[in-house]
Amino acid sequence: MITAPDRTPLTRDFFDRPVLDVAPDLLGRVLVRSTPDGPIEVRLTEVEAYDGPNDPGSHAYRGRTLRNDVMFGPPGHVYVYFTYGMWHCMNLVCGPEGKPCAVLLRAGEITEGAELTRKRRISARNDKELAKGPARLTTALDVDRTLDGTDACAPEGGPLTLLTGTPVDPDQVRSGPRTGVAGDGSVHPWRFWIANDPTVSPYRAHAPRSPRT
DNA sequence: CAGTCGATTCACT
DNA sequence: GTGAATCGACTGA
Repeated sequence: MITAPDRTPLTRDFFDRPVLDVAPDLLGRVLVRSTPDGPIEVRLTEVEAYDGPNDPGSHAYRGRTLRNDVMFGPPGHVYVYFTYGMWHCMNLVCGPEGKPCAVLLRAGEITEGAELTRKRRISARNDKELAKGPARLTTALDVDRTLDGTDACAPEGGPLTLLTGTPVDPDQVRSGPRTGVAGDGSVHPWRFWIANDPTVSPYRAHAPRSPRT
């Protein structure tokens, strides 16, 4: 017996908790992205926690800047950043206002609007790859810096809404080192994913760029 | 103000 | 498995 996902938006209080509590609790939740062409929905299968001021891997480790400003604001809002000269990644701000914690959305299963995402994800060889990776997820959902600061607790119909969805049984949650994080940041097992889910991205250690000539 | 590099992805061998 | 793509933000002088 399959229960339909709960379409109630998550509340501010959901995000106003320690980031390591929120991160695994986000698995199985459904993010709705409203676009002019129609809604796109993704069921989250992989996330990573970034623990603000205490975390060398976090963008907020060295304090507040123009880029990471949203992380210092109220929970439940979206922090979007641009990286590698061509990609965007999106986070959900957690914890009390002023404490810059966030959860990176790393991968998910497109459950609605797949035909819309395929136009942007040309290189995807199958639907499992549509949102298999943090920049693939934002590409599929057409998310960029213009959505930085968007409230994900807003009612469905706005640009972004995070629905209650179907929470994952704790037995099905796995954790391990974060992907692509340099130095001391990689020691923490703060990456969380759903066991055996085919849309979870492969682990990769941090790789320094090759020297330019 | 110039140098460095990234919470990545893709094409190619 | 390896290397290129590509540019804005951050760092340190």
